[in-house]
Amino acid sequence: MDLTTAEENYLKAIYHLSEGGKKSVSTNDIAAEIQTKPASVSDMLRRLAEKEVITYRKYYGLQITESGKRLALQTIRKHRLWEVFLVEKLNFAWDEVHEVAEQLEHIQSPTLIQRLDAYLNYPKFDPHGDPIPDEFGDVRARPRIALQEMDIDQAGQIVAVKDSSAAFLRYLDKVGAYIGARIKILDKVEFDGSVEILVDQKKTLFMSKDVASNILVLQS
Amino acid sequence: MDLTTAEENYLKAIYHLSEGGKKSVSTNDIAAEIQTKPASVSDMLRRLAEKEVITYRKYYGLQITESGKRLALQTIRKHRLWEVFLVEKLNFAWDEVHEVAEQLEHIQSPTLIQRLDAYLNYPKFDPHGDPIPDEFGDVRARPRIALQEMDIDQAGQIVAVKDSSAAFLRYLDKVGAYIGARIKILDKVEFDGSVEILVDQKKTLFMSKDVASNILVLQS
DNA sequence: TTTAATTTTTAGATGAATCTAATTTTATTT
DNA sequence: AAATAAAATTAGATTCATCTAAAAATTAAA
Repeated sequence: MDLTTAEENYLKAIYHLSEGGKKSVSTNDIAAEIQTKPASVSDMLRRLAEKEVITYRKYYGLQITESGKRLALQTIRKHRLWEVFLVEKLNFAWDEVHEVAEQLEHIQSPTLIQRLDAYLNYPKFDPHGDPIPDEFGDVRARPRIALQEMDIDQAGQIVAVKDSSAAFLRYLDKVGAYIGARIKILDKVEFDGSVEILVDQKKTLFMSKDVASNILVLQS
Repeated sequence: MDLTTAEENYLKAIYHLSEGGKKSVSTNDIAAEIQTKPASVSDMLRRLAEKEVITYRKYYGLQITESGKRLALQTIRKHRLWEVFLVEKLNFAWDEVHEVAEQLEHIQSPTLIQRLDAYLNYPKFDPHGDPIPDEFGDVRARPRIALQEMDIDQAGQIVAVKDSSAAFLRYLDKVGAYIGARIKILDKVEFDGSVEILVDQKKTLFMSKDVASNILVLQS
């Protein structure tokens, strides 16, 4: 089953937003992610549900289906392979590649991607350190580490929590340490095991040992 | 001024059809070239005329403008550079590249094309022997030779005629030696200077010396 | 628990790009 | 030159993707 370019973009955004175990994704989130109006999103969600790449209940959000996940991963695979190509072969800087890869990812040709992959020597990570799914959609899992165990100056992305109680999640949300946030360890206090981290390159945050040991980070 | 993908495709088709000095291009020709209906072509011609990449008089055909030519050549440049990439770097066979290049040619990024060009070492011809326009739209002219002067086994493409009388053109059309046809010299008769050629890899044709010396071929 | 605020969806329009069917214009024959 | 054939255009629909403005549903607050 084939998706249009717009559908691929929505599905990719949905996949990214629902990464890290978020139960459901909001219309507004999607609109913000792909720079469009909520009304357009509602419309597209109906179409995506018809194609069965998401399940969708009006006013209650959506979930990506298995087949949707597979398709999203294919697009992500293409995007990241092209990024490797642009950086390694065409000497683009790692922060100049996004826009172009955003276009290249929609080229339809399985052969092309296979051969590009081979040409690049089957890279496992893109220039930003994000993993490249293989042709079956499998991603090489990188070990996730408790935030509390990271060393000073190490960076990563919050991908999960051990304790997923409502109270804990509410706390995380409040301080801005949401799932998906990019963080960096600024300091660690030996005495009580608390840590100081930088969130999204702008906000510093203190965290007790208890909290920090409940947050799982994908190192980059 | 920016063209949509569809507009680029139409303009490229028009450019190709009006190559070789054909005064004007018909709606039906364009429809056949890009596999669509004449009604859709009429519609698009109006839009292209609005954007001033062609001049267009209803029922009387169109002519591509200078700015149209420039844009068409940019698209052709991109198409042919990608073909070189696919064949030389990704090991595609020369007859497998068209479809994919047809998609890649619409990627918008001047930087990308500049760097691709450099990476491929500024090739002057694509895998089919067609010249690659430079970034200003200039094409390295290859000498055109009279068909009658070619040697056995040489191949090329009919690009022009010396005598463009209606009678002569009608004759060419009748035997299938149209402008744009790919030909190859199969045999030459010393006695009267006549030649036997293969047209489009399927049809053999005999030609008198008089005819052959009026046909100009771009060798490949 | 009403009221207010926010989020989400629908209704109605618009612009590309396409199609079929009908009409108009040009070209060709008799 | 009138009749016929061929080519080109318009009219009217359709699909995709988007928008604004209005309505409906859900969530938060007084």
